[in-house]
Amino acid sequence: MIKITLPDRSVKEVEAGTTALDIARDISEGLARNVLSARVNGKVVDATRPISEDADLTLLTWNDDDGKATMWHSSAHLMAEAIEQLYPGVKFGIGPDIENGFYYDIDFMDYQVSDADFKKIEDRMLELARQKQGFTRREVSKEEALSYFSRKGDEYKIELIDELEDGEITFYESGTFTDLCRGPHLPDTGMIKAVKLLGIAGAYWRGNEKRKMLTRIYGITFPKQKELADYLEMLEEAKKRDHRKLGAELGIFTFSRQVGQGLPLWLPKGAELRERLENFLKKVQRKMGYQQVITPHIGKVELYKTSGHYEKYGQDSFHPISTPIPGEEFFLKPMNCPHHCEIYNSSPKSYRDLPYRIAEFGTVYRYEQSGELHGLTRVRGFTQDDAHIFCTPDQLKDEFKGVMDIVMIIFKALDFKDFITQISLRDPNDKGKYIGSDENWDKSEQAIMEVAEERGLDAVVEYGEAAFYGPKMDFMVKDALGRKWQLGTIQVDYNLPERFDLEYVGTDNEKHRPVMIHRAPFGSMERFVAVLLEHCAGKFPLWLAPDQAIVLPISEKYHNYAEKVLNLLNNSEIRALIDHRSEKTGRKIRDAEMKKIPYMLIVGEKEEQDGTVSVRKQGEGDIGVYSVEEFAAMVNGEIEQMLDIEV
RNA sequence: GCCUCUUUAGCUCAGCUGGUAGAGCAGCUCACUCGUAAUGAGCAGGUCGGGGGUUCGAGUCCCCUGAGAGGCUCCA
Repeated sequence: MIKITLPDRSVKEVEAGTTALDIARDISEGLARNVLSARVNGKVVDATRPISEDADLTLLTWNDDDGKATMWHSSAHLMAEAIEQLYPGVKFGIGPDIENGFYYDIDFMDYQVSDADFKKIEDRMLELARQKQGFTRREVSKEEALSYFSRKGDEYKIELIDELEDGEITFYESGTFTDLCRGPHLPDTGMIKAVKLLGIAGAYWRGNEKRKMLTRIYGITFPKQKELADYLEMLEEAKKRDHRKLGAELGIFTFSRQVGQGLPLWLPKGAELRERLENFLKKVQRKMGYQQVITPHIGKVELYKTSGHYEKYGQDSFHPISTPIPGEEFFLKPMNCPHHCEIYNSSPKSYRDLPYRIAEFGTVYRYEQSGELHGLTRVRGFTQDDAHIFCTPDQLKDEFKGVMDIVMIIFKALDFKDFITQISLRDPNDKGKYIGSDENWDKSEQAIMEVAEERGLDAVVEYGEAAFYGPKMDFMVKDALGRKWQLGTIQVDYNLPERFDLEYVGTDNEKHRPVMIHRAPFGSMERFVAVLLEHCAGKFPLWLAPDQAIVLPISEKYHNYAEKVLNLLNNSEIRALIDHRSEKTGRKIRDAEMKKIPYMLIVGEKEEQDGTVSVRKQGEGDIGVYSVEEFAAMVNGEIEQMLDIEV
């Protein structure tokens, strides 16, 4: 007999060899029907695996992420089985579960497959699911595994097996499909009730551009039809938040074929929005001792040879600009740091000049691969809210803290709560590949960790993710469809001060090398505005909204009064406009609601008599009658509160 | 750059197996002068992304090319 401890700490005594599914059945049939897999002593395994020793057991269902993962991984096998039956002779790469569903990479050989085939595959999957095929786990020797896939002629599986140790190889069989697989899997395919194939894409075998491109099919499955419907509806909703759609609707930006791919054109509303963001940051930076600088959009090739960027960007980016002078070449700047280093170098520095903080909204150009361009989040010309801080190693920690505070101020002002903080440090096993002294690295890495700790940030630490020139901290936010985008970044740099021979005279009258911090709290204005649009679904915070209020006269008779109200609002620095159309009030309200204008001010006979406005808040409805002064004070108070920042 | 798909009016989309373009919304004009999410009528708007081919005839079929979408690889 063995002891099984359940999550509620209750203990069951069962015979050795009992399965998690048996235990579930013992508790209730209903539970047993919903068990997808089980966590036994911390490891997720098949619910049908016999348990042979005392164990902590958690039964995993659709409510557990690991349960979902089991379902989706099994669905990948189910899809493979269906595809193998429909397209005999195809070869399989890998087919894992992912955050939302699963995929399988398949070499379709001579078959031409497109999303038009999805229906057929889905139908076959459902048909196979209804057969309630079990998943049979089998331990096989490496030799046996190799011989199976050699006979089948699947070189991808053979390659995978080659890299495995004998004795750790398992096969899973379900229906007519046998796969090299670690598991775990569902008790049977009958639990898969709804299937949807979501997309088809090329994917390089093993993620290597040099190797064959396989066909990847993405899909998702659910234990209930209703859940699939909900999921598809959620995707539809997410599409409505897409910044590319909202950006066009709200007149923020556009693209032009003539101007070129990835080169956004900011429309008036977008330009004003961006200016507001820039002014906000400038104000914060001024308080924190930054100085604004301005540098040109191009620089001589020699500048980038000095910085080392030539090697990185020379070949695969915009090619140099030549001039009438033979041999003279300029580059569009892919970053601002080299220019800023030259500003540092323009006059001798003493320790008294440090920290030296220079900031610039610097527009840079990078020739991103055409397939990578994406709305405003990935473009070829963009403006970084860049700044470089040159300081002594001792000042590094305080400076880092200051930068982090700026990021937090911004996130607060824009109500960003769901962001991911990542700290990237050296690979401790390969310290040789990094530039700069061990001592300095230790110091900066420690500083970053301490600052995160002191500010109570829940950061993910990634070892080996640091740039060769220094450790960094990045801030990531998810877009409407859950894709992660990096926004703010703070990077320590030991490389450029070296390359540009930056110096300062210390208290000891000797020359020393400063440390450099690159930082961009927004990341880039383009990407930030994109993420902001998706974050607020076009409903900008009041202080940023292009139009903060719209005056809606009931009829033409009240246009004069509306003008008067508008004037008062403008005097109070509130951005407002009037809807002069001869439409019914209901229509004007609807249109203003759709345009997401935060406040609607309805004026008619009563309001004109009393010198008031009838206020309606976007998304909320009527909030009562105010004098224009009261309303202005309310709006300005609300804005002040949002921007209430302590520096 | 690679794979799959898409490309018709400012926007969202129809247009079956080839027979010389259609709707809704937006826009403009007129009427209505209106109280918290769509008043009515009329008008205008497209060399069907571009180029080439097949055909008596191409939005529709084929080839090249531009742009967009979802991925992969990049980027960080």
